[in-house]
Amino acid sequence: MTEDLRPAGAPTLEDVARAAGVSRATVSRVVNGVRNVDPVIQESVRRAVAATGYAPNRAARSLVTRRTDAIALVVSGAGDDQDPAPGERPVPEAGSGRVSGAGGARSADGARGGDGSDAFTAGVFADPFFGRVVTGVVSHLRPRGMYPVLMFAETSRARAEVLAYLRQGSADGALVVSTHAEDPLPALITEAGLPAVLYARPARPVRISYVDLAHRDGARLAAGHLLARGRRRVATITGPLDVPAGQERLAGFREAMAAGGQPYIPVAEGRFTQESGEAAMARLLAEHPDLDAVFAANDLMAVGACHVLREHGRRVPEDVAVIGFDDSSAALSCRPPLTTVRQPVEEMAAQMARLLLERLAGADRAVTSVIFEPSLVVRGSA
Amino acid sequence: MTEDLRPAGAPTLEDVARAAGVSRATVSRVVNGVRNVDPVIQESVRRAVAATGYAPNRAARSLVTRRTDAIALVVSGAGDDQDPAPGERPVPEAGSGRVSGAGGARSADGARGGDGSDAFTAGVFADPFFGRVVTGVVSHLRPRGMYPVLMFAETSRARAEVLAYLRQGSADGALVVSTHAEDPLPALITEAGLPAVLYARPARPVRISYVDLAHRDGARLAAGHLLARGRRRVATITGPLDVPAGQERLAGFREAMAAGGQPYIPVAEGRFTQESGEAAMARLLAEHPDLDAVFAANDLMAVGACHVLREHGRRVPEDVAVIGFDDSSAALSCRPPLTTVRQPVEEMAAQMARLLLERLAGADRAVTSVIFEPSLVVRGSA
DNA sequence: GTGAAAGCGCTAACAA
DNA sequence: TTGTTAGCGCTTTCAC
Repeated sequence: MTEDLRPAGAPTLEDVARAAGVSRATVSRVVNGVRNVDPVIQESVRRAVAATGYAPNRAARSLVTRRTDAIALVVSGAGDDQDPAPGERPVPEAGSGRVSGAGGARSADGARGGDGSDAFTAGVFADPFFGRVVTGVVSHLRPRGMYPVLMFAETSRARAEVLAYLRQGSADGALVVSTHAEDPLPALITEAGLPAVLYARPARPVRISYVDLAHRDGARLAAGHLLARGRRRVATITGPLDVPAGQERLAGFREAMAAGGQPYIPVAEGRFTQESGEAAMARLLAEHPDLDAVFAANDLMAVGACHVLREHGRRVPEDVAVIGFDDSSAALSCRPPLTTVRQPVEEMAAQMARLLLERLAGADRAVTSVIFEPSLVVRGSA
Repeated sequence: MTEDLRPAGAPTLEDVARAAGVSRATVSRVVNGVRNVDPVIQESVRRAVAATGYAPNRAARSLVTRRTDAIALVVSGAGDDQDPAPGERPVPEAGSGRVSGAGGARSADGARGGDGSDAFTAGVFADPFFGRVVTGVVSHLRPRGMYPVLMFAETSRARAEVLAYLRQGSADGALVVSTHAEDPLPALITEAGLPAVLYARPARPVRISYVDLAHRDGARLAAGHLLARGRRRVATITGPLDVPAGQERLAGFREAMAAGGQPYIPVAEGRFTQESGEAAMARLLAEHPDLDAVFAANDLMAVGACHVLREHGRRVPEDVAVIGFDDSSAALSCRPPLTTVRQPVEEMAAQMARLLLERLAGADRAVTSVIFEPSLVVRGSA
């Protein structure tokens, strides 16, 4: 099917040079778009490239340029090797399945094998948030011919692998999204002097660039809306209180409600999952059956709250108003659609990529942070 | 913070060799775990590696081994450059946001710029399916020290970039998930002689390995369950009928229902999105207000159907039973939780990775397909 | 069991 | 403007 009549594998610069009757250097210049090349020669080189089907070898190029055009996109946790971090059902290795066709799959499975940490990976994508991060990162990287390498760092071994990957020059830098307060990765990366940008300010101070949201402002927006709608018995379902996003959304909400004359707000802590939102809502309802509004620190929990509210015979928004946070796809697929505080995740992720590329381009090692403003999106739930 | 007292950048094999008092070859052998090395020397080399903080340069290694240990994970569509493929709201490039800290973000945005195709990327991750594919792929790759590079190929330009990426040896092979019937990528990859494995059989025959599900069997499972529950006025919401998965789920369902004495089944076509499921359900309800069961060709559409059913005053499952397909996270987050046909996506994706690695390892160029069996997961909706 | 030496394919000085 | 040349850091025969 393919023609393998050439010396050994793919055509090289040398082959193209010979075909075009010029030197390797000239071909290299043309291929890399360097000026100072005679248009006529340029044309003949281009023809030779097309004729030979030449594609520059990335490894050879990387070896000399010291750039890979790959960026590691890492989702990190805080797990230890003994405790592979929280998560859900582990993913079984493949092996069942009927086989047909020439060949046939062997069920043999060598290698180190799943260390149960697939649960982390599965949990990560259960949240629509990460898909948005990927989208944003890709939107900035792709027009520049760069691609993200997906990595997960939830155990100390996985962290070591990410670090090694970067130190080997397998990627030019890292974009990291941390899911836990105690995540040691940002500090490790900084200590190693590797270029990286974080999504969200680290729970404990680290000299590293990041993009983040003005969480307090967002929570204030939610409070203001509830107050304006005349809700007076409002409660809140918070995110995990050991991470800044969880803390600040609560703080901002409390501040604004207090300013609106409501100093006491019932609180139930969640973990940003729908399930935890359901549990929190149930607790809140048990203790405050008369509440007329709930602010959940993210959409997933707000969806869970809606479910529980309905099961308890409350209508949303007539009996209880619900506001979420993020404006993720979950907000739109909910019935009624969620009124929510929008976090422009895609733009933030794109900005994160931009900060990293700027750092890679310039000698500028300054630590930068960019904070985005949230906005209120009013839909049916409040 | 970092020590840059060494010759020029990172330590090389040469540095380690000098420190250990041996040759580069020996260090290489130790690093790569080749036998035939004196245990004593091995130990001293290891010490030197630790002392120097050596990390093998991936580009240099790739140049000689012709392997990168990177796998392209590509989600492809069927779009043209004029028509950037279907999708939702495009993602704006970053640029808003308040800046603080040393440095400061410039809003300048060079490069080719978003060609509007970010909508495709966004749409892809709106479906929980892709997160599961990533999870499965990673579960097989990671224990082997390999990582997926995320790529999207929804326009002819993007396809050309994926092809170039592979031909440059930037990745050892590709795992492709196609979202459209007319997707030309599988054929292009095959013609180029590049190693790849598909998720799902291509709509038009291509000599390429793939993993797939026995869709008909799954649909039969759903039909059998509905029949056994005494439902007699059942309808179905299909997937897009130009792709095998859409066609076969419908065919299997019809066959089984016909065998159960119900040759006529109302049908409404959807596009595997919640929104299309809602629209389809509304149509079905308008034409057949007395239906007592619906089989949706995936969970997202089943969720949409539940919403519409409820809005029309039907109780699920009392008045209308609903069965989904996939057993994705959407099935669990729905109220009531969805009875659904399980597609073991994670295992299938892991198997896809395995097939590719086997192909890369062996000289075996056989085309293989592995078909997985679905199973019924009974929950509250039917 | 270990070392010497020859490249892998490319870019970037430096000459011409 | 173009060509010559020297590596980038590593693996891998091939002698010893």
